[in-house]
Amino acid sequence: MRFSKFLIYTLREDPKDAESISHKLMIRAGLIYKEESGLYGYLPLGLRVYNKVVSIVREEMNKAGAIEALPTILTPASIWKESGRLDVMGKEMIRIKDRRDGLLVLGPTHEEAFTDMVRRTINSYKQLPITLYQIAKKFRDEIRPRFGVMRCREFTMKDAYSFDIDEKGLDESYLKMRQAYINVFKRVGLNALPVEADVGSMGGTRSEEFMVLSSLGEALILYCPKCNYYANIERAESIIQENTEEEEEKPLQEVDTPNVYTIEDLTKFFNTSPKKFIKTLVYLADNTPIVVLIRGDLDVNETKLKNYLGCIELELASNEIIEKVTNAPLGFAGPIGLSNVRIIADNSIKNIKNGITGANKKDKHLVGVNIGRDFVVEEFAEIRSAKAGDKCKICGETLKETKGIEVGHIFKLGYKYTKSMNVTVLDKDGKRIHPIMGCYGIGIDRTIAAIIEVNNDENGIVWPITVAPFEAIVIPISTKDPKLIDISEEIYNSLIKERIDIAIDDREESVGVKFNDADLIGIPFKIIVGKKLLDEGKIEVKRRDNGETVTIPLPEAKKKIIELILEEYKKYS
RNA sequence: CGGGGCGUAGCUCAGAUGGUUUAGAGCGCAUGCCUUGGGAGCAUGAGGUCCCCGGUUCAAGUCCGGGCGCCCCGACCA
Repeated sequence: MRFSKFLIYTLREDPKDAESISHKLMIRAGLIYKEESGLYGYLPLGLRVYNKVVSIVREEMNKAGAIEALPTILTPASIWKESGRLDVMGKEMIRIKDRRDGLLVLGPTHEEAFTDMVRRTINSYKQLPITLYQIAKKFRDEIRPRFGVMRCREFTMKDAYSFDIDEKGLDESYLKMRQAYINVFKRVGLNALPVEADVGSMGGTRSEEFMVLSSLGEALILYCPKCNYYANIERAESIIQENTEEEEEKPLQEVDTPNVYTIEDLTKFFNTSPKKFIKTLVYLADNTPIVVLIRGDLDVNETKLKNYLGCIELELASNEIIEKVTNAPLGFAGPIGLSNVRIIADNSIKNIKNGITGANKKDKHLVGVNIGRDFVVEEFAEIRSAKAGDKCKICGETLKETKGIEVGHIFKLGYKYTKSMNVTVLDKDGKRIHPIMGCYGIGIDRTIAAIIEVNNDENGIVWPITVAPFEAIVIPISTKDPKLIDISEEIYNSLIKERIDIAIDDREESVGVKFNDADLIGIPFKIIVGKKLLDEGKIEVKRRDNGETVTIPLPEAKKKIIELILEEYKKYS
């Protein structure tokens, strides 16, 4: 590609409305432009990267035996009604009325669409297992789009859906996809770790997110440095120190605690450990108040609680509702004497002896509280957040935390969609069975942003060669010297013939501009044709990643450049 | 939806207490000359509904009211 004929739009300064490194660099290098908040278009240069990522994903999907299809992006509301997600997905889903007042949905994800495709075309167990996929646009009206292409309202996703006749089949399909994902991320130069994740509104039994560790990540991850347990905080489990003290049960007693109600203040006031407290929280689960009990030093994991309750909306109750439920202002709630409300206790309070809790009266707490004797808990559940410093549930090592960018997500979905949408095939015995599903997504745009986020320096992007917009660029030092131009053109043309993805910067610009643009854009190799070296019959190749330079005699140039490029590819295979 | 910041040329920004009538700079863009080993130099030129609407005033980019948009933090989110 000739730069003089291409669309190169580079900026010297950071755009003012970009904060993250990848966002700034994508704009500055002229990969994308912003149409509106959360809506980005790809410029020709960015599209080259995009297409390379897409190709790699497609190759690995095909290699894993998945079959590409293309359902409609505009989907009828009816299929969402069938699955029950028309309401669950809420405002995130972009809805459109057509001229006949029919409701259509711009697909935010495609479980329903693919399930419908399979329902229309697959009737026999002999056609299973099958994994279908597409690489297409998704639409989500995000509350807050951010970091450029990282979280936006229109984006490209590769989404795949597996259909199997039984769970064993699903396990195999899942593992195949999992391996394909590992391959994809390796090839695009990302170190993406599979991390145990919550299944969220997708439903299902097992799920893993592929996370690129980065401070920009929106997900908090707990991990064990010893046994490599990685889990999203929403899902992570851990071992905490239990209350083991053997104590005689003391009598229940009310204590004045004027204006003391945070756990921190209470700990000081009573001069004891936060582990002695039974924290009482009031939540609204789909608008019904519930009470949650948890040990004073721990936090409720709202994802776990939501999953346990099976509710759609969960939020902390307002002060008015707390007062209504507990008859006491915020900070003095306790389990004793509560009636007409569902109480769920985290397992952490089981062994608290002579605990302390609110008295459901202003400025009063109760001490000597004992479960069973003073109040009864009917529901115990594991709804506590694991946190850094807890012990690993597998090996006992201390857990640490880090942040990650979610670039892929794989789920064992189960029967949620095939049952709700009534998909059946006949099995060997002529009996109708529901296939079992898995689903698997890779965010293409987010993958690109993540690659930049971890591969950049003060001069710009440093692409892995597998996804770079060009593998190499020829830069003639002068735009006037006919000899330099001729040699540059010759090298350029000869490499095109060898199917190298090469560019030539034939713009009327100073070399400084060309070097800086090539660096900003992140092209792995610069082939520099300069006067002095050319007089000795040599050219120069400079690496983008570490700046190393090799000089090559002209007759060997083509062969040597191809070698360098092929060698580079090996790092990502 | 709460908190904070911002909105002037394609980009990044300057324009105090309203007042040189033609609103500026750097970069970019166009033309010419000159130059080419890390964002060169000189000259000339094009380019603006100062986010929008309303108000105050003899006079508003500047003050007041309302709205819209963008970014960040939080809440939220396959």
